[in-house]
Amino acid sequence: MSDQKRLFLVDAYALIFRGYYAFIKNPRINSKGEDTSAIMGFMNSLLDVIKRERPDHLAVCFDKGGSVDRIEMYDAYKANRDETPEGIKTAIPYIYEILKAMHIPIMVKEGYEADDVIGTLSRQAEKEGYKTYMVTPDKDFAQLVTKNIFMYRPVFGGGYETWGIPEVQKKFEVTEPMQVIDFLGMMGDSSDNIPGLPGVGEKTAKKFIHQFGSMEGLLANTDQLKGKMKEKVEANGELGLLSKKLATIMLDVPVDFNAKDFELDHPDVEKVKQIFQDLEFRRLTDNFLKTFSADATASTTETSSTTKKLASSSKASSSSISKSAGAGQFSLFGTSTTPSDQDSETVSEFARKTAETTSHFYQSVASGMATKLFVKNLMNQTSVCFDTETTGLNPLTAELVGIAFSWETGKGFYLPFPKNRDEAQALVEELRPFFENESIEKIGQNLKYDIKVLAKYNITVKGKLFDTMLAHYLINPDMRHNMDVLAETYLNYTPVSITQLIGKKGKNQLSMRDVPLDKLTEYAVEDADITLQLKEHFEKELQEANTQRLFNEIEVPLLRVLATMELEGINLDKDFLGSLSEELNNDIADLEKSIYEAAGEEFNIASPKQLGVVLFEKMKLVDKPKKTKTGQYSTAEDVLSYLAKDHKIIRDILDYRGLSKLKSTYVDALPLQVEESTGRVHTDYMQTVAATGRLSSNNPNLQNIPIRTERGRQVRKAFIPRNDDYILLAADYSQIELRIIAALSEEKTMIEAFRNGEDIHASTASKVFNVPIAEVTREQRSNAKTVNFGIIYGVSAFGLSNQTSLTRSESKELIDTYYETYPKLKAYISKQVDFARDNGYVQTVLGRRRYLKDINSRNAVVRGAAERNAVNAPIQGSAADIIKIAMINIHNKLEDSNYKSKMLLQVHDELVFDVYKPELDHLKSIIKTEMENAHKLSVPLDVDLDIGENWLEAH
DNA sequence: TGCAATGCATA
DNA sequence: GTATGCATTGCAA
Repeated sequence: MSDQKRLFLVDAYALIFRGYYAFIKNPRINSKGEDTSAIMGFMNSLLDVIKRERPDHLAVCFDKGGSVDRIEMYDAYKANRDETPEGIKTAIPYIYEILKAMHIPIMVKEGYEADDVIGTLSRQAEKEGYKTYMVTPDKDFAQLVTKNIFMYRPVFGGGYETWGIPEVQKKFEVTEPMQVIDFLGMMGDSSDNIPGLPGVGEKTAKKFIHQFGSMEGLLANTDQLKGKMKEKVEANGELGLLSKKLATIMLDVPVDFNAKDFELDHPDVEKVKQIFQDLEFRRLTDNFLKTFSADATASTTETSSTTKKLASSSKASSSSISKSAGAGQFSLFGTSTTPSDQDSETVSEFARKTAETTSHFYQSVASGMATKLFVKNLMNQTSVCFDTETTGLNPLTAELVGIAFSWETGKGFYLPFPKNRDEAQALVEELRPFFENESIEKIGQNLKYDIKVLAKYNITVKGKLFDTMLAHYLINPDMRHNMDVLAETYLNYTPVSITQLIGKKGKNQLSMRDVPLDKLTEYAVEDADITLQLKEHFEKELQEANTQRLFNEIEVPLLRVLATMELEGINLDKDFLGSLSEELNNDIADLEKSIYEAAGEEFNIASPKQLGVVLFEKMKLVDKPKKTKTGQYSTAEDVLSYLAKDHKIIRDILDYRGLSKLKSTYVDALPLQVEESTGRVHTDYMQTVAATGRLSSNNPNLQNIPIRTERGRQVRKAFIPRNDDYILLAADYSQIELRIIAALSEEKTMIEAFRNGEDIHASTASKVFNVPIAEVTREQRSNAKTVNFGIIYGVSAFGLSNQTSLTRSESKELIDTYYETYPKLKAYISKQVDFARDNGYVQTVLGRRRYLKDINSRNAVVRGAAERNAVNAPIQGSAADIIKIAMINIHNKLEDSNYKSKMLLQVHDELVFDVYKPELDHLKSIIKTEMENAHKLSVPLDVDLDIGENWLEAH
């Protein structure tokens, strides 16, 4: 820290509002019925800042009477603000009083907002050589940042971030913090009712700032804009300038920075204590005393002893829980809760069952002897349901808060975990014999998550597994599989929702850690109890649908494989993506210019609507432009690429589109997804969302990394081996879906082509167009390829003509010829549809079912969709089955022989590995063998292997 | 802040 | 025509 004096200016209302809404779900009401949420929230923030930063100068700034100047400029200014909540109004006098008692100066000026006061003071302080920190979450303040003035922003989940010039430059993509005003003026601010330019959002505003530097620059150069956007901006120039003025924080408020007044001195401890006591703040009093006692000069013997007393009494109360339980074997356990313990709520007679209406016996387990006895009991079971409660959703960073267990309907135990990592690890160790026991079955809902969490505590979950989410996925893949829905559907029971415990997601959400033990016990054990009950249910259903094998031999083993892959992650070359981002920025700007020139006007290239009009009406690039369902001109990638060779503008547009998408979705987004603790990217494979049986990938989605375009595939270069001893290996199935349909339909002609290793699309073309395979033209092959894919998707002449340059009747003819060439394919398709009509479902080679409720619909459109599903689902699903088998077998071989090489990614028909170079030959052979022999079909499966220093090279 | 619509990346 | 996930915009609360 430099010896420069530091001034902290607190934006009072911003923190008060923030504090108030943090408790909105659970308002703090004291015994006098006063809502103290706002005071509590504000004081917590203030003490937090003092504790962390120990400022030498501090003031708190308030608004008073609204901004006279701004209202004069624009009478709607802040007009859509709701009336200040009652809980905040009543809080203000208290906060003033507390601040006075704390000897903290309060700065207000009638007719000015806190922003202006803070702006003015910070500039004055800067002249006197101070470093100023503006304590506020409000982004508007970024305009005030200089090399001596910073924003000190509370962030979600606790903590603060400091924004200096570099942070502001990065956040707003500006060169000067002052440009934040232009940025806000352009995009507007709905909470302050700053109108902004219509149609301009965050992204467009950033683009404009980049291009024109300021609002004035934009308005002076509207000739460089395009279409609708141009019209809108030109028509709203006045509004833009007004918005900018409204967004500008004033620097000439009549207030004076008098350093001496702002010095942080010792509070009147007694007085503050008295106020807090009146408000019934206990923890806050404690916090306050600690904050000021840690400051050596401020502490007195009295305050420090009080602190100690408070601390020890709270500890005693939390450990006393263990004594209160009933008789018998549970006497050592913690509190138990039964319906009679709960505050009863009125429940409608017809409502679903809940914990309050159902008899249950849920207990928390105390530490020490109780835990030892509990584990002993646990080890005597043959089948146990468990559910981990953690501090977050990311298993790589989440800490265990507790684990719930149940092995008997209506009964269960909750084992709370200490916050201290070593102590938590010690408790985990007590449970190790259970988790690593091969003969105790483990039941859970979404076990992949629990397994990953436990893996971070060095625990491998062994033994048979039953995952209710996976079970239900096989029972009905089209439904959703979250536990609440399952409980309501199958058990007619409504569990305690997570939001009842920790609030809605968002800034105000509590951590599991903050939930009182009794509540958490109810919640967590209930989940385990319900999951156990669901298992009983689903076991039968799996049997009835004949999918136990699919369940036990594929989905469940795969869950461990996926957990391993996700924990492993993949190495990402951030620097490479950084430089790619800069290149893209330049190129996008160049392309824009060139497109506008060619078009003779400016328009929004990103809007397909405007683009269609420019290309097909103004420039008339095509005689008969293709239209989309909605009647727009189609500007889809394939339509445009067809025109690309004749028109530079098309090439530029395609590049522009690709580049913008590339930058925002991949190049800029991926580096942010790198996990700090591992330095790698860990995707999450969803095993139960794709109705066909495929996996899906998210956070980030690594199954849609570009490959088709030259620029796009550069992104793949960023995926690299873990280090120089490793190399990436990609293994992909060649034409697996076509091979499957050939095999299932027993279409000899097609099977032969595959057996002979022919290029299947060329082979199809040669037969359909009746030419020797060597003479097939590019266009013929391309059309044949389209039909081949069309068959997989459930083809129609209409769809085909949309995909190709063929007319509807030409398409029909092509399809007819195709079916003549491959008669059994046609028979197979009819057979699938018939099967679905008779049975209500279709299935894959391994019996994975998909139910098609609309297959007999009277609505032809709806029915048609179901029929296409009847054809496609078994094909896509069988391919998914096969690669899943391969993954399990490969994984097992890698583990059994302790290979250093790891499987990293799955992209539907491709697997990516990080191969330890000395193991390369072994790996190649294992991977190829396992993939090609995962499942026997009458058509050989063919796998291509490639290696490289990055994912692109390995292709 | 959350949602739908639109568009686009993959297999 | 199948199956996904995600970024952006603009509207509804």
